[in-house]
Amino acid sequence: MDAGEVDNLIGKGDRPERRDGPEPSELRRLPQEPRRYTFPPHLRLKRAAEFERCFARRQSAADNVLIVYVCENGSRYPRLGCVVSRKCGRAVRRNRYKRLLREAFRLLQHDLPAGIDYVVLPRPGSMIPSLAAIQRSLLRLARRAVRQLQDKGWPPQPSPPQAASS
RNA sequence: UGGGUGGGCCGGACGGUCGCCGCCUGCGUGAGCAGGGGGAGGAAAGUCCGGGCUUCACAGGGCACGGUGAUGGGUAACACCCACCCUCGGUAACGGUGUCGGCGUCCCGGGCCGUACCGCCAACGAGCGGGACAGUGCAACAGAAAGCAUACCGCCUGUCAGGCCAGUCGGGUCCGGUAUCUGCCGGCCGAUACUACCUGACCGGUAAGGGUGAAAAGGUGCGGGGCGCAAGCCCUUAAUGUAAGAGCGCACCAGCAGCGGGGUGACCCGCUGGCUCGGCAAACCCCACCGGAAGCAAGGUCAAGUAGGGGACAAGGUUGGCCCGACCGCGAUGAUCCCCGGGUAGACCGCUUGACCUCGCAGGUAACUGCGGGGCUAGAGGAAUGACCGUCGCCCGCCACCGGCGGGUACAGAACCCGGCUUACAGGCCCAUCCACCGA
RNA sequence: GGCCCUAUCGUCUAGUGGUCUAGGACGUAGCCCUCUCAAGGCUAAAACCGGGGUUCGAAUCCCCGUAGGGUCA
Repeated sequence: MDAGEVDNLIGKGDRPERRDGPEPSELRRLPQEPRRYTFPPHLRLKRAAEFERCFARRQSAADNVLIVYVCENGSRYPRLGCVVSRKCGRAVRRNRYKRLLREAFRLLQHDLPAGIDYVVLPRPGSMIPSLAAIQRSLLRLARRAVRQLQDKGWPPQPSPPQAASS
């Protein structure tokens, strides 16, 4: 299982590397080609095991708007997973939360630290926060959590099998 | 025109930027890119019913269990829909009664208005089988009595027994008073057959009444006049009777039976008769009809992968409960089935052409059906259908002359698909129907 | 998504349609006892998830909704 998981991740990482291969692949050095704010499927967490690994890494940051769990994913991209429980409301309200979270991630994907999985949980409140508030909170919490992750375990390479095995 | 009720439909529009999920076309070995076109609802919800579909080595019968229930239709089928019948509720309007208040009057009556109650109750809403003889059961408290209908209290007539009060009679030798003697009055004694009263018992009649209660063998109204002491008689009448007192007599209404008529039917209408007893089956149950079960996480194919153990196999196993029947199954170091435990939760199919939508014609009061033309209208899978901005529409508040400013714009998100029901909903549009008034 | 279950004082629970004004335990409040606390005794407050219907009468019977919970590859 672990071997298949790693193969899948490496394969996914290989494919955009060829497209970005002719260009220098640093995300910060892309001003000559305009940044694209898309949200393709390889930027999403899609399996229960990926969510479990990110929770098992036990590195999070929170304020009164969001809770953000982070974990290294071994690729070159940030990835998003939304967890919106039934305490947040009924179906219309939960869809609203998820769409706002995805929109915030889509617009901030070039400003967030890459190679990280982000599992974002909204705090259930009486009012749904605006898109700007979610963007501010997501950016601040993501940078804080990734900094704590780097302070805690410096080598990011052995951590995914360690987290996956635990 | 005013008021009320019911039903149907829509449920923001346009533009720009950046995104997401399918489909088609083109390029490309591939990843992908470009273009075109599509992308939540009337309730998608609750999961309360009914089906299609899939599976269960077949699905037949009986019992059990569950559901439904006026009548006639519609439908694939319904607990749904349409039409109609019955019962109950019911506001406006109408009619009646009564208290109070007002207008008005010198005062009263009459009149008008308001208000309260009652009756009939427009549209409208709700609910439906039968058990006045198929059986069982329940009705607390109160009440004489709650189901067999009379017993009980009370009342009346009569008889018997007792009582002593009143009354009556007797005492000429009982007593006192009065008086000219007879006599009169009071007491006393006796009788009580007779009158009346009280108490108790019994036979009979019971037709006033019995405060209760949700409900007590139906409800309301009326019962004239004259003569006579009375019985009784006479007149008009539908109107008397008993020892006494109306449940008696008649009329109307409700109910029942018979006859006639209308309707496919539930049922309704008219006439006549006689005087008439229940309530609850959303208590058990009886009658008729219907129902095999599980549910797309059903089910099928492929890939990856751990760890087995126990039991059954003709006196057997399976069809979710039981029996019959049916089917499976007859050489066991093999194969099949069941139970416990462990593992995987990845890909594809099912997956959207269907009791589909729309238009026209025809049938039908309607629900709906038939025929013909046209159309394709979301298919996700940690789960798309979005975010932001601008203008306009609608609502609210403020300034308030045009207008300006600020805020809000509902209920709610497909998960195999349909037909219903129920529930939630800012606002808007349309149609139908009833009543009152006015006009033609 | 499908299929089920439950709802009674603050909590856990009883309650065959009728003396229900709903009982019990723990907890809460007050008083008594004690030098004080605990324990004990007495007293009080405190609920039928909501709305309709059947019935003379509903916590109970029927229907609809609400809120929790469970289970299925």
